Amino acid sequence: METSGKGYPDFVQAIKGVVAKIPQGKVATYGQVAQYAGHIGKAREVGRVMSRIGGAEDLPCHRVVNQKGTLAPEFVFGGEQIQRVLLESEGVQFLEDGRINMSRSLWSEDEQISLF
DNA sequence: CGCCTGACAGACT
DNA sequence: TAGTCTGCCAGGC
Repeated sequence: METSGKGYPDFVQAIKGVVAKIPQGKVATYGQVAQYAGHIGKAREVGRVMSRIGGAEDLPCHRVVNQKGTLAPEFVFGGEQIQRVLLESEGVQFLEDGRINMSRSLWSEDEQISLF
């Protein structure tokens, strides 16, 4: 294997590429992003990359949520309420539970090709 | 160099 | 339906 760490940087770039192409009104889970990035099973690493950029990049991290339809604690990017406002502003539907309507707003890579 | 933590996910009870 | 445990992988101490 490559003595130098070449795989991880590529992994990070792949994730940023996937997240960056999530359309408005849609959300994707960490597992999906990891899968589309070509690294299935690394959902945690996706979240780790997000926390590392902290929104410094052009990545719509508020569109990346977990399978529960919720997002990380407020200290992540400014507050869970911020996420809701941003997503609702983009057309994402929310449930009374304060969670995202996954079945409705969950993004698919194929969808951004066929629809829209 | 080893242990613990973590923006997660999926399966089991 | 909800709560609990394990698996994965990298970073921090």
